[in-house]
Amino acid sequence: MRPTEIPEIRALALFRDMSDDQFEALMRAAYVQTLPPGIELFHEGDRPDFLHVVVEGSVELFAEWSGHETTMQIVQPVATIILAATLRDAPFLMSARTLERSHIVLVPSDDVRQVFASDGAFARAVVGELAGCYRSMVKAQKDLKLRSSTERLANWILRQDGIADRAGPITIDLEKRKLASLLGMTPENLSRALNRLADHGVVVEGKELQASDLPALRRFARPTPLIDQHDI
Amino acid sequence: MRPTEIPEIRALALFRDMSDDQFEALMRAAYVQTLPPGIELFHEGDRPDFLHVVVEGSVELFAEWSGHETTMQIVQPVATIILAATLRDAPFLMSARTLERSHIVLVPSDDVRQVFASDGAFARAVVGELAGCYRSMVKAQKDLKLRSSTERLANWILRQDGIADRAGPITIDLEKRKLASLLGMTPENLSRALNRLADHGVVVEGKELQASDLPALRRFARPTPLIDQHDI
DNA sequence: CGCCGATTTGAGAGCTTTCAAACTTTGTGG
DNA sequence: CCACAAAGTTTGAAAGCTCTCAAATCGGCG
Repeated sequence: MRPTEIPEIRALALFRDMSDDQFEALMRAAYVQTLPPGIELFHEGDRPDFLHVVVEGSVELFAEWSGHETTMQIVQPVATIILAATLRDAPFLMSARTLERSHIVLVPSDDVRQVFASDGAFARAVVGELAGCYRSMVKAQKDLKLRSSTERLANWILRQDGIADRAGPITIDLEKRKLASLLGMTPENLSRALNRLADHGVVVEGKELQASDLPALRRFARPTPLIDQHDI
Repeated sequence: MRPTEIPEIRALALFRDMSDDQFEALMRAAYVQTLPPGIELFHEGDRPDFLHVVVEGSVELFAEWSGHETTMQIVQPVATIILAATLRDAPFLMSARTLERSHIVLVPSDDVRQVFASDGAFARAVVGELAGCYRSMVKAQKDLKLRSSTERLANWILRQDGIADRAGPITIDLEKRKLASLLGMTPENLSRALNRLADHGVVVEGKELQASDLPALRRFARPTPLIDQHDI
């Protein structure tokens, strides 16, 4: 475990309020893996031996059924993954693979559960984290069930613009095929959906994308905090 | 608060392991509402003043956007709803309405958060509950993104059969339009999907439904524990 | 420069929704 | 208890959306 990552992890909401002793206990057996892109960290159905913390790079959570595969979430630093499975000691419902060169901290599951059982502050922090994960998943499901694919794309673009209301160009920093899968459509359909959004001022050039008429895009996308705001 | 409901609530995994004192503190200001069908308990965007526990009847969680409405979940006794929003003191992401005459226990949110902060056993139980809610939502999303509507219906039928492998008739104990919305399709499409499943041995008569050839239905539905088993 | 994979475009098929109408069920009031 | 009204369900037809397959184009890496 390199000492440089420790403060980053300590600063996570999940670990911020626990005692130094308990944090030490968690980190004692933890270690960092540096992985190239495309490496599978675990596969759905596996048992959680470690809690994974993405410190650098990015990780795709995906699921498979009957020959199909779909991207469920892209995890970016600094965040934990599969906390729910670790705590329940239940099999993973999703698989994970690196999308780029990544640093992953592995904390033995047994240690997590033990500290969880003895440190109230940690247990409460875990609740905050889990509640957030749950609510994100509810929002994603509303997005899927209530919107057409083009509407999902339009709202995704508006979310990328972030808190700032600027109309500056944004970069699609993942493969379009992954974005398509994340949004619940095929790559071909994403390409067509981007063309349809041209009517609402969206200009695409490769991975560069610009919403030149934000009000028009908003009129089409009808974003709502109850789906699109990720910090509530 | 009628004393008859208290043991039922106490028996919930969520409240089972907490101290008597803390449980008393929670129940002191709690009260029961008996409601006819179709009553809205709260609406998305509202703030959680109470943790709701469904003691009898059933409650639909649904969401709206841009004139559409979709059923997210049907909650049946005995279970809590919107625990995540209560703990985070964040606005509801879903609305709730009774589907039949129901008894709902209302526990003031402040009390829940206060006990949560001081009772470690309760905090840990909450984590177990939330992790389960999160995993249910992941399964629902996999179901939506990886399966066609007919496949979702077939797997829903298999789940209704439950643990027993009997091929006996089952009753669709909710309106078909609600079932359609829950499965992410229109009522018309549900009707057609049921007809398509006739090829796999499904016989429908009104609300009565029988899978006369379970192996055939399973071959078509391809159920997997990582989507369809709700207790892992 | 050339290869390989990703993206785009086109055509067609398949699935889902919408709209309309007929039919069934449910619940209410006479 | 029946009749009627209201709501839910089913069926049909047509339109719209999405996916699949195939081919062409674009882009990055060795």
